[in-house]
Amino acid sequence: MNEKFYQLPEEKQNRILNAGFRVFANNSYRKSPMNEIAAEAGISKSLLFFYFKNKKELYLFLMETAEKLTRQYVTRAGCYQEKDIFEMMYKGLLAKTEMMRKYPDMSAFALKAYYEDDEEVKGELVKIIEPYSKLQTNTTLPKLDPSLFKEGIDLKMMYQDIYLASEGYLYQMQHKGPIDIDKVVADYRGLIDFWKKMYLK
Amino acid sequence: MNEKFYQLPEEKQNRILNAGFRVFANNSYRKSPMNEIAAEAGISKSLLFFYFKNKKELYLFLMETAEKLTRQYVTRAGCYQEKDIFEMMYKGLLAKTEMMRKYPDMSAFALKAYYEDDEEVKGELVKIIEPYSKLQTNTTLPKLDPSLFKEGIDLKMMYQDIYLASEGYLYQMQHKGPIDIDKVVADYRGLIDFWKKMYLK
DNA sequence: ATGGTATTAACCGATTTGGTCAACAAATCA
DNA sequence: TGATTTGTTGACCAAATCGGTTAATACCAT
Repeated sequence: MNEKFYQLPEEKQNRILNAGFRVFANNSYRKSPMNEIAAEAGISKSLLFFYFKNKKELYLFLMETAEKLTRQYVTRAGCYQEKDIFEMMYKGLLAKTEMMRKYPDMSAFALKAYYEDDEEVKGELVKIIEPYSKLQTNTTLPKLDPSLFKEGIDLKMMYQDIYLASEGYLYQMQHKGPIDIDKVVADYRGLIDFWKKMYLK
Repeated sequence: MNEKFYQLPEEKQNRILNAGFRVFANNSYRKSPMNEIAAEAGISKSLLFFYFKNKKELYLFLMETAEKLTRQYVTRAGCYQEKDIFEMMYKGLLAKTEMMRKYPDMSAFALKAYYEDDEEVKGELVKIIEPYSKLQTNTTLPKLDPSLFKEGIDLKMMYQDIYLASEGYLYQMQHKGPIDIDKVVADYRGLIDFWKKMYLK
């Protein structure tokens, strides 16, 4: 399965991946035309059907790829080994920005896929998404050592604060047009340092 | 213009508005079918064409309505008279949640419209959007009296913190399925109080 | 019944869709 | 060089979808 696609040079693979991510991220499954994806990737529709036998297979393949790549980036970032919660958040955002550099619409695609309910793909989609959604564990409050933080601080609130602000950052990056990623990361680093000064002992 | 629509009972008007917001929020202008909007509103396509002479007019009408309603909610919330920045943010979010209660997809629609570039509507769209985008002034740092805050605090960073977290809140509300709005507001209130304790003198 | 009004089903031509296939181009090999 | 495989495409098709129209309904007060 998909041998023909994997034999392509990496640059061409990525062009096709990103074209698929983009079109499926902007439209529902049913309203994402194959010819649009092909045009975006700079190839003909026929060739796209040569690599993937039909639309459904391409879509599910993209979802599998998104899941694999995300897992890869997250583990490589090593944010789960990190003890310092602030550095953990920083590494997490760093991983996501690196991902967005190479696959700009992948996370938007994954989010849209999460709510896709077209009968043609729904069944097989959930099987792929299930492990994917477990990667976003940041919602649950990690164990924190109170002795490290300022006296009397509400750790749950503090975590909610930094978690939400990080979400807001990513949201801005995705929806507020093309921006200088390096500047965004630097800004976020500033925010991290601000938090450390305010919240740590 | 649109006399026929305004003569409808309010409940039916809102059903049509929300159907339009929803479909245009989930698809691009060109890929938002009139029959889908009609079905969502519980009326026939013919009737929709009876109220609005064509798709373009409906779309622009929705954008105008979104602009009017947003301005209405924002001013009525009175967040610009508020001196306390934390209470100002709170009132702002309160206004937006009230809006989402009545028009669940309106802000998503407005955001999508902001990036719509279809030639058929682009020209007239920008004229409506321009005043709309000025409503979101929260991005610029307001003047803050340093004597009110804890010593040595970086006010710019603090504002970025609370602004981003608020964005994150709204992001979650829009994308994380149907949720208990009252609970979300209560959570946010808790966060506001946390900030006041941490940042204010 | 009558007249007016709100509402729709049925329809139309144009466009788009997923998918196929024969032909063309380019590299590979003899 | 010519033959053969491999990569790639334009042209095509049947089916579905689209925006929009219209003639016929259902409804309702007189």
